[in-house]
Amino acid sequence: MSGPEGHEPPGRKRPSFIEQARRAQIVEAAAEVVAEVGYAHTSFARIAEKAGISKSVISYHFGGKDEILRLVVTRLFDRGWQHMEPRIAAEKTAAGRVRAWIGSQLEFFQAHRVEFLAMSEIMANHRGEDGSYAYSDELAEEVDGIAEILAQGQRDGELRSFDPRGVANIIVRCVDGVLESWAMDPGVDLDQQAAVLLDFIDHAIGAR
Amino acid sequence: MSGPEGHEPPGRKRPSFIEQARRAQIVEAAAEVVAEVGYAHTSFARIAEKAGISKSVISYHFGGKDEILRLVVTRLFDRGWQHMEPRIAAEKTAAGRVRAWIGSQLEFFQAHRVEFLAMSEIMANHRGEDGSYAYSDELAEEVDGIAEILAQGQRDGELRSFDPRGVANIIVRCVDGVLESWAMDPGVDLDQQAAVLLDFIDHAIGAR
Amino acid sequence: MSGPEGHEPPGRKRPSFIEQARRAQIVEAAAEVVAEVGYAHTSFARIAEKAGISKSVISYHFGGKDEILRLVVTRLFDRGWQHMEPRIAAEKTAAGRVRAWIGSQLEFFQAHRVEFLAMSEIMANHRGEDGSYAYSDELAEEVDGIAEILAQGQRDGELRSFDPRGVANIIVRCVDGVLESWAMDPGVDLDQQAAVLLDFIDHAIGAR
Amino acid sequence: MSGPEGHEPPGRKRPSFIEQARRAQIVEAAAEVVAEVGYAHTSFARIAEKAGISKSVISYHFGGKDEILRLVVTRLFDRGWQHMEPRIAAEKTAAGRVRAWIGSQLEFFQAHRVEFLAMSEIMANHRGEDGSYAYSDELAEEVDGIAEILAQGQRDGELRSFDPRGVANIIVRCVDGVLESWAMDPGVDLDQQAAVLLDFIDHAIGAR
DNA sequence: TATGAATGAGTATTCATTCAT
DNA sequence: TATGAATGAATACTCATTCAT
Repeated sequence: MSGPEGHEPPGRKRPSFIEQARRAQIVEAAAEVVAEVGYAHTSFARIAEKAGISKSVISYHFGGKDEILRLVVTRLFDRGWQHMEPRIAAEKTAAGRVRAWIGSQLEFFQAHRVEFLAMSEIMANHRGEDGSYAYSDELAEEVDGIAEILAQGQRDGELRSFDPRGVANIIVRCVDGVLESWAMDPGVDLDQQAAVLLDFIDHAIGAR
Repeated sequence: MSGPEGHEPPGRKRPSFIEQARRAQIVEAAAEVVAEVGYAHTSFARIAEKAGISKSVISYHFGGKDEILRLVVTRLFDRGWQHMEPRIAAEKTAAGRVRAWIGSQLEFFQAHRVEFLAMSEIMANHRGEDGSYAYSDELAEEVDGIAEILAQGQRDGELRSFDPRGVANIIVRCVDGVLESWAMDPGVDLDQQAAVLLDFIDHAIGAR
Repeated sequence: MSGPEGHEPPGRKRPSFIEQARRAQIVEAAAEVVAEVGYAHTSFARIAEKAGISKSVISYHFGGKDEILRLVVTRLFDRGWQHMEPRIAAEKTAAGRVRAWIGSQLEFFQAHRVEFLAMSEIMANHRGEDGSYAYSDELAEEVDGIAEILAQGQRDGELRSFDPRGVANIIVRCVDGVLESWAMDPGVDLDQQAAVLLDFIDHAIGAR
Repeated sequence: MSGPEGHEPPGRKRPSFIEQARRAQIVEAAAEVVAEVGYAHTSFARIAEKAGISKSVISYHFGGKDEILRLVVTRLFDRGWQHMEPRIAAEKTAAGRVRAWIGSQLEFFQAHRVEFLAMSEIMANHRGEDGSYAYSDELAEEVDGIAEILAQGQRDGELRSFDPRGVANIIVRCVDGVLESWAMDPGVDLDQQAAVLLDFIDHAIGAR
């Protein structure tokens, strides 16, 4: 598939500062537009309007709509992981690390509701040209990460017996679902939901 | 349960057999198209091509794209509930009824993978003109149904103490998430995932 | 050009009673639709809906939209003339006959506002395939009729000297204009406007 | 006098020269098309063909068909008034000013036959969404203007007694009617018709 | 680098008309 | 006679993209 950055403006050596700024500005505007009007109604015209630039600037800096939206997702993902990683690493027990994983993830997205909404829309809609789903890899990585913690917890006799990958998948989907129900209706009290969710999962995995 | 049918071909008294057949054919084709190419790329042209008819036939039978897609969702929802209801009612204990709810839901959608994919896409994308999410009601109803069962289980001393609505929401999202992970990748063994999920929830709600 | 009736249902000998009734019903419905939504938005679908029949009945009885709308005009024209003729003939002086012409015309259309509106719309819009205006003949006949009266009045020394055809044209346009200003805004007091108009023309043609 | 321009191409600061030229070109082409094939058959496709551009250029420069056609009317109206105003103001007597009004109006539109035809078609057909007539205001303004002159003439004892607004309405309709009879059939000698009309009105209002 | 202008493919929808029943 | 169903052409309009400046 195309390289990690995909598209480059013609006749370029390496990304100038102004170039990077423009790209970031456009990606940010794109996220806002997606969150506001939804994936299907997101167009270059709307993104350009939101960013206060002309449509053709977008075509100049990016290879296409897909590239921009992919960046919306991956940048948020990366920043999210930066927030989560140290908090997970600080915990010693498996249950503690799972709790840290979920808690810090909820924490991070709580502070980035609009971007989370955009990310959900994009992940739900982005497909390859063959109709296959993109982002399976990102999700799989997350599932793997949690599965590993769970397996370790079982080896240590800390957690009860269950299929670690199956449960990890369930946990990932749970957290995402709770976040979505909050993102779609900000009336929801996410802190309280988080507490319920952590308790729910504690019992589910038999953390003692 | 489904709302008014909305549109009728001109000069009609009541739906003829042949018209009902056409409508069903179109709705079915629409579901397949959505599942294949995604909500954003679903168009009258593609639906017509899939159904082997001309574009204008669709406009003749339906008031608009929204009406067709809404029918994809509501018909599947209704048929799903018809499958689930007796299986839930047959159980006496709260844990049994929750298990029946989840199990029969997984069972039903396992037999309707394409339609489930389409339904997910549509529910994720359909919005009101103001950008608000449609289908919140359908989800809320499901959450309410499960919450009620959980609350009863707590009153009977069968289940441990927790916030019934919060947990019900988590359960709904869990099941949906597991279904989605299977629908997007049919390599997943749904029966095995179902067992893991039921066990997971059993422990989470403290069913004894 | 096509014969006076234009289109006939296939395999026909002479118009049955029921056939004539259907045609009249359709023409009437067409007039109402044109008056309501305007020429440009008048369609078989709307006419059929108004008449409570199916679209294809219209195609069965008429050769096309043009034929129906032509009938709306000519039928109203004919009925109008039936009303006006005896009233004009009853007058002896030229000024009296002009006054009778105008007065009875205003009178007639006052009782048929909707049809008059439709007629105006149709006459303003109907064109031949070459873009030429239809209904020039009908208007020319009216101008001729009034011009003849005016010329007679001049020969009798009853009216002052002027170009009879030019003035006749002006009069026809005047009356039509006043009717239109009333038809478009029913708040106008047509009786009062009629008095002003008759007085206006009396002075203009020097009736003594 | 003309209202807000309504639509602007995206990402624009102020109208460039080339854009103004394109807009004018399109408005001109639209007028020709309306005059040729009539309001009902005027489409973006025909306008684009006439202007030698692609359909989407029109959508780029204008918000919709209504906006273009409204401009056809208002631009001609404005230019017409620019021509008429000084000629009216130059006259001292009421009869003189009415004669100047009518004469200069005929003069102006004689030099713009195609645009006048287009304007008539558009004013006759353009309606609000509720079916109400647009352009009532423009006509009303014209009637008001003439009515005021007539009333002044009466106060000065220059004109005979009659209802000024009623007569003003008749005059406006008269002039429009005569122009239409000429525009639809260029064989008519408008100069001669103008003379007849001015004489007709002189007598009608009792100018001494 | 940036953009105003342009474009052709694509969108849903309406239209008058046809035809088997 | 009448009609429900179907159709292909036409409608206004949006889209991502290109290109000269």
